[in-house]
Amino acid sequence: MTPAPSIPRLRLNRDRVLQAAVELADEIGLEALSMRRLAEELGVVPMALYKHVANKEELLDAMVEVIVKEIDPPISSTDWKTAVRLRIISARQVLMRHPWARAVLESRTNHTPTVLDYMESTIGMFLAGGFSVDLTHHVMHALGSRMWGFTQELFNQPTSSGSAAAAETAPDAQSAQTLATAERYPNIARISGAAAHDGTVVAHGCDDRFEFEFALDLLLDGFERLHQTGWRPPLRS
Amino acid sequence: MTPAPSIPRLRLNRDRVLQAAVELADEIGLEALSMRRLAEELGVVPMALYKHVANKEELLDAMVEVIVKEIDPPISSTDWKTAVRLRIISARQVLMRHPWARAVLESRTNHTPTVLDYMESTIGMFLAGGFSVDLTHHVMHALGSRMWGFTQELFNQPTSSGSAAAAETAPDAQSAQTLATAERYPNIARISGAAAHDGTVVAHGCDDRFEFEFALDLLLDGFERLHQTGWRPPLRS
DNA sequence: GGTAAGGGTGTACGGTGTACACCAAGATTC
DNA sequence: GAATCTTGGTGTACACCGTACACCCTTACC
Repeated sequence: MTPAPSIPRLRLNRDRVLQAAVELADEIGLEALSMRRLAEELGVVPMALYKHVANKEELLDAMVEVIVKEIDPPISSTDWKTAVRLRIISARQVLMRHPWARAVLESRTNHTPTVLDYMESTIGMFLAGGFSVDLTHHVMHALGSRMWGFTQELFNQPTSSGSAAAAETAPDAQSAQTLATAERYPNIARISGAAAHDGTVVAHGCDDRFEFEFALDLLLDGFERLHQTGWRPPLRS
Repeated sequence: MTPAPSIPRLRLNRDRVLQAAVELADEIGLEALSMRRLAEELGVVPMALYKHVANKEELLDAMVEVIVKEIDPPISSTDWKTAVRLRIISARQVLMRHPWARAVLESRTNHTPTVLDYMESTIGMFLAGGFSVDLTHHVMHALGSRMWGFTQELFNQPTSSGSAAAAETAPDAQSAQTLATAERYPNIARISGAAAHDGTVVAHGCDDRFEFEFALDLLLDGFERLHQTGWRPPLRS
């Protein structure tokens, strides 16, 4: 019998590293996630991580892989439109659980296999719906990052971890933002619902989910219309 | 007469700092832009910059201000649709001259006055076109970052400065990307035009401008349709 | 039991943003 | 003209970052 493991600390492996990295990023945000911090969380010296990931870039890529796997697989029993819609809404839920993933996805230039799998199957849904290759091509571009369930927010919420820091930006910009009711930005004030008085959406403030689906459906309806009216690519010289 | 200025080096001021920062970011990219590098460019010690800029965050915000001012003002002599379209295309051209601005805009949580001005006047174009406040609200959300003329690219080009580094990512992902023609990603291969054989768009590879305007017009058409058919906000409980 | 391999450690280097004390020249005031 | 104040550039230093490299120590295997 080997000397009974005095400390129940299990050995590291790639999965444990990735798992811990995802959880840590969920907790403290992407900016605060450093190799040193992650190592500390795992009770290990920073350089130990490099036995399991090539470098931080590769770590981030692998973290994205982990969470993209959380997205529901496509449903094949319905029409393309609801299938795409449900899938993207699933992606949105995943990315809302892991807010840091947005920035990582946006900054990536190379895609990892799981990411490509996701795109591959999404494309397949349009093609299976009878879309031409050309139309599918443009449609994927039009979808853009909305494919991942996120969109640039007009007024981002300050990130949970960075709120203190955000509060100390130029008072000019700060007040302009919060006091958008001022005469300086009357349209923004109207839009942002500060002065709403009836029972409409604007009066409730902003329902992110509604906004997302509004835009998504607008695009999907547009795709459908183009498809049904037999859209053809413009001829190029 | 004061002792003739032996060195023609003019004093620093905020505008010179911002100007140099924008130019430097254009040249070397956002990741390579450091306070030290910028100071060096200005022939000055790093800490000198802090007499003109609060910190790097504020510098980035101010840089965005500079380039947002380059966007053409709205044209009032046409209908809302072409006015919005032209404006956004102008924004796109500006952001293509300053590619770093995309990442900065995406990461910002507070908006500076010039940014708010841009949003303010864009909103005003819809309202002037007769859009309801509610519809304008959703429309702005649907526009999202496309308001700035950019969209998440499906396959980002490697940045000019980072191409060497990008080449050394996991060979797995790398080959998956470049060899998307492989059997593993048949849909991606079709879409990305590797196997195109006729005279259509796909065969030409990807025309970024076309893709952008395709999506933009799809959205604008959708907005127009909603507006013309008298879209009303759904009632909430 | 010798040996090879895999995984955790310690140290060190060059980079980052920036706080703080200092100082030099120009403008202002008496 | 001298004393003062203000503005802006300097030098040093600190804490953090990613990570290269050499060194173990434990385990697995022949």
